[in-house]
Amino acid sequence: MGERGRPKGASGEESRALLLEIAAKEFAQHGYHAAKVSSIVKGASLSQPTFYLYFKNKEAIFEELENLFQRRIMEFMKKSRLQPMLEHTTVQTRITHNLKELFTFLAKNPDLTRIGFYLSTKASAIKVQMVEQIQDNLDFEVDAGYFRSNLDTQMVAECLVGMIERLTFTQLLLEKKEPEMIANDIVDLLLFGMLKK
Amino acid sequence: MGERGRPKGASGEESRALLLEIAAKEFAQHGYHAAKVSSIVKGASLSQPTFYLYFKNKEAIFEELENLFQRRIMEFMKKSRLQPMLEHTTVQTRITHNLKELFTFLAKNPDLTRIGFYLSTKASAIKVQMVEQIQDNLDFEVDAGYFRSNLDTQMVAECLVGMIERLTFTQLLLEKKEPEMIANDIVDLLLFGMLKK
Amino acid sequence: MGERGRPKGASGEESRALLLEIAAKEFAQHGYHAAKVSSIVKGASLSQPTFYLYFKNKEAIFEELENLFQRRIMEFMKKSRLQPMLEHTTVQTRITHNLKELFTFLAKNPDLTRIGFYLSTKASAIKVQMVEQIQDNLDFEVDAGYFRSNLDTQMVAECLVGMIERLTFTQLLLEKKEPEMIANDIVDLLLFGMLKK
Amino acid sequence: MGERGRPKGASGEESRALLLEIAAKEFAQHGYHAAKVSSIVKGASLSQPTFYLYFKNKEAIFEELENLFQRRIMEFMKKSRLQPMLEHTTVQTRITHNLKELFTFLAKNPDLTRIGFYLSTKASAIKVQMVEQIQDNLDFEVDAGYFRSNLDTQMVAECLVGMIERLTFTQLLLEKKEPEMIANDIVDLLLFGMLKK
DNA sequence: TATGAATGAGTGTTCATTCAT
DNA sequence: AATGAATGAACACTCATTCAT
Repeated sequence: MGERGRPKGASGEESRALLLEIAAKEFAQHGYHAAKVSSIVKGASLSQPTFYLYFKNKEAIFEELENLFQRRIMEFMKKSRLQPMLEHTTVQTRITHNLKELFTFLAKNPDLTRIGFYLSTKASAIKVQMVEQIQDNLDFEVDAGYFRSNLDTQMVAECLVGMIERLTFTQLLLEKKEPEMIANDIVDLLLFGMLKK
Repeated sequence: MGERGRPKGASGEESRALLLEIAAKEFAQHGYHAAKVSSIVKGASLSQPTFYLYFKNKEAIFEELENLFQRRIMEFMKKSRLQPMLEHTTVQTRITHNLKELFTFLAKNPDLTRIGFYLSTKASAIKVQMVEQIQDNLDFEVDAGYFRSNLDTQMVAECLVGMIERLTFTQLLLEKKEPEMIANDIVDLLLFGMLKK
Repeated sequence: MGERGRPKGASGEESRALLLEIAAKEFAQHGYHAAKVSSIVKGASLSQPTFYLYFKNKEAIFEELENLFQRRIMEFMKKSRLQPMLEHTTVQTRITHNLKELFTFLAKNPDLTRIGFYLSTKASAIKVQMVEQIQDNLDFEVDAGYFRSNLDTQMVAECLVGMIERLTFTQLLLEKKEPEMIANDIVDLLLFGMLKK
Repeated sequence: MGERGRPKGASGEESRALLLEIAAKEFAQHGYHAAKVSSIVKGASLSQPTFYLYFKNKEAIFEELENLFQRRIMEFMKKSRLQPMLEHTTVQTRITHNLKELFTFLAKNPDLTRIGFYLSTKASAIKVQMVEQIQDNLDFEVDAGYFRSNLDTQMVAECLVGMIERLTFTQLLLEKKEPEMIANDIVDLLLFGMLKK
């Protein structure tokens, strides 16, 4: 007693980050309610009180993960938007490229993706934002004459998000297809449709 | 207090059906874990033991709802499949018709749909089955020369299911669009693509 | 409605007797608390309310079984007592005979025996009564000069009851030995002891 | 209210031991099913969750008590066995001594004894082990010529266990007789029998 | 004589969370 | 920075028992 000794576990930031990481896995695997604080701390080899040193409560850590995803994906969407349309690039290559980057990002954060796309109460808000971003892009491109003008761009954006969601879970996160392939497939279908020329 | 409710000796089948109905609502609203048996029986003006008269446990009633949805939607998919291609019908009208019927069915069972599409552990299995059904149809139609032959039909089916899912939750169940409109929009996009002719 | 029809299940007495019988089995098998009214009525192919037609509650049927056993065994003990010591009979044969009859009775009512010996709150009272009966007999026989006079008859009676109990459960009810054999063994040991002559 | 109880952070082992102790009392008094976890923790001035900190469930703590008794009594039986027959000791004194020790042990652990002898599912197994131990001893002593050779040692062992059981509950645990007296009485009866010399 | 339908009262168990160190 | 010990609050589930017919 009295003697201070070195702190047991590394820096506080490290513990915090570790908890976030493990929590993401737990939530992704079991959903919000079935995820247990006790499991999270066990996974991080920490005690339950320590958890509350870094997060107000279970909801708080979940929200932090939600926000993390939201921030990152929104950043991502904006970045995509700003990419200037280079001279020699076709719409097709540009969209394909953007989608590929998006899928790459999602594939790198599978747990966060599951949280942000499925579990979060904000999930719908997040997707609504995505839809809006995409619709903006499309509107611009329709104006620019790249697409037919009678296109219901919101509808297309919705559909695209639906496709992204589904393919993310059935192909991307199950590692059945690479980001690039998925992006190509989507764009091919969306641009040219199913009919014979 | 004071309000009497049904007489004690109502028909057992009625109570059971009522419980199923309320349970669907509860699960749809809060998810499996957050749904409480106590809420369900309260909603049905019954006591907890009565619940266990009709269902082995919470899991059992959930499974029953899962199965109900699965059975109905599979029935539905098969029926669609068997509809003969009438002489003067185009593929477009036929597919549109089927989608419209599907959305009509989903709109009529919003709680069940939320369960079967989102909550169920079987959700992915169900959707896999849907994808397979659709792919079958598409393969047939590609063979019949209705679509371009280089179509990755599985991919298309996946995309379609993704779109159905998303539009179901953002448009249909929120009553922003009618089944028919959604069906039209999807088919228009999928068949003709986004490009100008 | 209105029309009376024949009663569904035989005479009331029969149902009652059946319930008692099944209940004895249930109690014997699982003990008082773990025995379920629902199991008992199921075993009798009756409904739960019917149970309460014949017995006030679970405790009541148990008590009835307790009393049944107590009455029968006490009857039995008294009968043994009154048997006159016939001229040419030795104490040994008489005691052996009595024990044999007792074991025969117990073997015929295994469930009741388990209840009256183990489960009943009255079990100890019942056994105390047995001890007293036996002690009475012994006192008489010591007086008559059949046994050594420094015998602590209560102690012997206690021991005898202990032996009866144990052998009932380990030999008799498991059908490893016949009443007669057990009686012989006990008497041989008790009368002559373990030492060599 | 008002009474403070132990500080929150008592030693875990203490709490655990306390729970075991109180549980033994509860089980001994009411039997397995009627014993309530809530009573146990109340008796220990702890809360229900604390119970589950130390024991997986109600069954687990009961089993631990069963095992505790079994282990101790078996240890005891073995120890008795190994005691060498000293030169000047008669069989009688040796057996009496062993029995006295046994009763002393049982008297010191009345709750455990009730559990291990009556309540446990293992109760019969435990007693079977006792019978075997005793029979072993007897066989040895018969061989050594201490007892008459036509003795059915298993039967004697069974009888002895029955007597031990009964006298434990009616004399020892009710504090009517001391271990030594009981041991003496048993041995006197068993060795010499009831007849006059 | 009998029961389909229902429930009050409880019981074991779990979880997120906190205190004292 | 970290934790051993503890708990309030809730939840799923069961059982003996009763009402209305």
